[in-house]
Amino acid sequence: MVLLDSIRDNRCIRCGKDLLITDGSTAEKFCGGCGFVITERIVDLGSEVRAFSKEEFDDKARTGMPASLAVHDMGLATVIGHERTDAMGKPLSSSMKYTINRLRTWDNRSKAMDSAERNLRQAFGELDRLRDKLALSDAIIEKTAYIYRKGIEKGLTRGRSISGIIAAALYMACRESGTPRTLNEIARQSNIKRKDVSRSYRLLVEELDVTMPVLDPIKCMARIASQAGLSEKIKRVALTILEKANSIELTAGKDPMGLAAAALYLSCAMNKENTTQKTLAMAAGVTEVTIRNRCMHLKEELHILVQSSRERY
DNA sequence: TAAGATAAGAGGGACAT
DNA sequence: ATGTCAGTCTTATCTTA
Repeated sequence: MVLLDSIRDNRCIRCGKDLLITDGSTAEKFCGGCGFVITERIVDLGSEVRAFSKEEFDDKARTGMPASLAVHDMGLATVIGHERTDAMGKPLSSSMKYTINRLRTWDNRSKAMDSAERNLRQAFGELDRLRDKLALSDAIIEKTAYIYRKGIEKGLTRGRSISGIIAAALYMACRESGTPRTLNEIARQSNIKRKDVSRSYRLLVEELDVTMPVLDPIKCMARIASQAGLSEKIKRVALTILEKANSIELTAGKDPMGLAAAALYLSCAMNKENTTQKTLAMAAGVTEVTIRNRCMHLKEELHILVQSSRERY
């Protein structure tokens, strides 16, 4: 606890002066007297309070960046920032600037020294970009990073593009966690051809020896409905259609997005809600023809009668 | 203008060779 | 390993109400 005590008193554990300063951009504490750096993460190794329940622990736990799988060195390295001032806020002399720049260069080089590290750096940079574009949760990102590291272990990245594998790993993470993202979306946002992402995905599935669950049409339905701005009532009816279809195994082998869009379309028709196939097709990322085909099947198999805009079932 | 019909083609899984 | 086949989905175009 000597470390915590010293930090609480702002006292440096090396020179003993009470000159500890917190760097705003990196959240590191360091001594203004001797320059000794105490990282937040050392402090974070233990919680200084006792907690007796999960909720209480969450409440009292210190905040701060956890060691993340999605950072090439798991976030454990000190970085040399780009500030133009020294620890006390004074501007650096030009010779000092030069020295700092050299240090920063070597710091970066040592961090990305071997190719595996460089590979991860690039991959997770790409992943970070995709996270924003596709509005994904941190859990998905972590999962993707995990899958990607597994892929590297198996040597699957050799001869393949990093962004291709990262996109495939991302798709895997989405499938696994039931997050409705289509191969098309991921391919488009990562500027990789759908075909290539798909190939890498199948490779990963095979080599890592996992079985991927099929995307749940009901989750897809919820996403499409919110995107197309449909009411709860429409969703409820569509849900019953999907459940019926599922119970007679009509859903096997069908694109869940197309299926969900078709169920929503039928639901709209039954409730005399004005929605075009085009709107739903756009929201679901499938074509109108697919919706029509699924609709036909659903109508036949579930005996949904359609007579001039008045339907019942 | 929305919806239905039809046809050609891509990509992948199952299966046989 | 390679080829074939049935089934799915997409793209494109035309017709219908």
